[in-house]
Amino acid sequence: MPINAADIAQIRAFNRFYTKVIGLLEDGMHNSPYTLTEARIIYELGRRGRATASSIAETLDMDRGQMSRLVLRLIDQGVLATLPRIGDRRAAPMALTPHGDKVFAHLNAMSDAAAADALLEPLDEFGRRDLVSAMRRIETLLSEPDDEPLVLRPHRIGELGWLIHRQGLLYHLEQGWNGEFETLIARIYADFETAPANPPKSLWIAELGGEVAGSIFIIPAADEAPGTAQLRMLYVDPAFRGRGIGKRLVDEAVRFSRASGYSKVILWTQDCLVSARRIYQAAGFTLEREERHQSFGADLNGQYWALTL
Amino acid sequence: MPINAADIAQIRAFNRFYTKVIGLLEDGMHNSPYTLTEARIIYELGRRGRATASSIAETLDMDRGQMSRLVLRLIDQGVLATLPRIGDRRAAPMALTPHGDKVFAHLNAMSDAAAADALLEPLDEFGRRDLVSAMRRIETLLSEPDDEPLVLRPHRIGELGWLIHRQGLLYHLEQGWNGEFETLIARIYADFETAPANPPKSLWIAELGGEVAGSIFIIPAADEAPGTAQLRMLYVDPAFRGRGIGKRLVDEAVRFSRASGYSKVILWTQDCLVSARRIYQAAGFTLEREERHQSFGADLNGQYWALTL
DNA sequence: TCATATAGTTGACTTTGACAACTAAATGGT
DNA sequence: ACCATTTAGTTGTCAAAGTCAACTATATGA
Repeated sequence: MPINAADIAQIRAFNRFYTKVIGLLEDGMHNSPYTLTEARIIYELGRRGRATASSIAETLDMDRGQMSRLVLRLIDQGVLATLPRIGDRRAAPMALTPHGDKVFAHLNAMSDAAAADALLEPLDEFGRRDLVSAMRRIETLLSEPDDEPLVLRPHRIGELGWLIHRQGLLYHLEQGWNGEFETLIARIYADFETAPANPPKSLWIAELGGEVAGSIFIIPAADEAPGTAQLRMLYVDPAFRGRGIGKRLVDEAVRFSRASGYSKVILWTQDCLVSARRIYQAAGFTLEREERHQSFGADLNGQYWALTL
Repeated sequence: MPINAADIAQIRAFNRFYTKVIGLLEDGMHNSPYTLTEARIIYELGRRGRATASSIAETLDMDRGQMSRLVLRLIDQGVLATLPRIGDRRAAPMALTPHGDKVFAHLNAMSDAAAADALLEPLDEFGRRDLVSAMRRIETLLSEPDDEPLVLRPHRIGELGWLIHRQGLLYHLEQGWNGEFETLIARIYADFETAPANPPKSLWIAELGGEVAGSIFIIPAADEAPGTAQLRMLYVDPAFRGRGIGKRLVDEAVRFSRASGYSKVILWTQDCLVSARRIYQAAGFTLEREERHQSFGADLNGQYWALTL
């Protein structure tokens, strides 16, 4: 995909900006008796409990030779000690000494205070949330997926708007749909909220590492026989695809429908949404009928799926 | 305001993470004949056109002595030259030589390519937007307001959802309102979208530095005499407050109403929204009546304001 | 006018970082 | 079982970066 020059400019501007931020925070460490690199080693070892010199050198992007000398100095200073070489006798596991633990705690407290004072303190609650979530998003986007647990939970205030925003934009970029879709789903989510509590309804947010990774809801189907539930608004954030989140959401929605006494679950989707269709198929839904229609500025083929419980 | 330990942990995790990202990008510079620090000086001077050594030393957080020596080296290498000292004869302005310009262009291209390859290339369009906007948000939150121009423009796809999300969350955090408010404004924005084009309606997004800084809309008032416009959903993002954005939005909305032939503008607000009230007053609105009501989980005092055009 | 601040220079020194050569131990394919 | 290869760690050497202080020349402001 072609790369946008403005995006590069923004990224490089951010890199320059954040280089200064990091420098600012590191300056705060300069009144400790340890150099910055020593402090980083102490911090990394403290975090891990025990580790080999080379594994720390790797995460800190350091030369192994340099690490070797610094480790010797820290041993001399009584901050850390090597443990007996068990198993692989090339590798010398290290750990902080009790004194090292104290140093670690102190450095940690200093770093925490520096980050809090310089970054969080000037912001109000809204700004703090924004800052933290923007950082989380960057980490999510740029790092390999880790194996944090997926949590399904009810939605919180502001998240319906978030879902409208994300899906409006996503289907615009991926499918070329226009603003009618965003308007439609704004109503759909509002209608979900104001629907009565009975027959049962439920909406799930899939949360991963503090971010909204997906969502789905179940609502009693309108214009259908009683006992029919409708599954709506299955959504998986592009940054979290390929991790079975869609399947988890659909499974949970079906489980809820069954447990709530529904005898059937129906849903409406478009045939261009391929990965969603696969999930529905895998969950046991069958295609009942199709219908061409013009919506969201596109020619679509609507599909009606159903699952008898 | 008390500082959340989880926020600090997230910020420090991001700092560690991004330190590695920056290191990765800088590694790419190592096959140029210039050292990293030299490259940074060349880049900074190239960006500015001309600058004194100390001003560059300041932005790059360098020692002035070190800068002095590096400048000498770069002069020897024919990359930059000092200009005649005019005005303040202590300060020696510098600029890149023609050869320096070439070096600058080359370093720039290398950095651009490194940023593009390492960060943008692996992402899809959605991820790239996310990354860039998260970076922009962090810069906005952590740096002093600059004087970029405020742009009022129509909304783009996804931005209604964004406004619902932001306002739902904002008024929850600041006023304690519950999810009913978010649901209500989801409908209000959807109704705006589906309202006919006549009588005239209009929605403005206030954009600042590529971010949504605020919004407002004008729609024909329901249940009022023809010729009456309703001003709704004035919103200024907390990160952009105190810069006259609310005033700009209201002024533009009033200007539009007048130009569209409306004879009156009305609006509904709550007395707890103090800064909004000040803006309405300044724009010439007068308070017509107040009415206590229970909404959004709070006891509110609704105010009806009007402006005859 | 005189104390103070600023731009730039120079010297002395420490820390960091890069690279290569080396030992000892582990690994993996034949 | 053997041997080439890889890995963990050490040591030597050197260049680059960063720190600190002293110094000159000029500018600024009470």
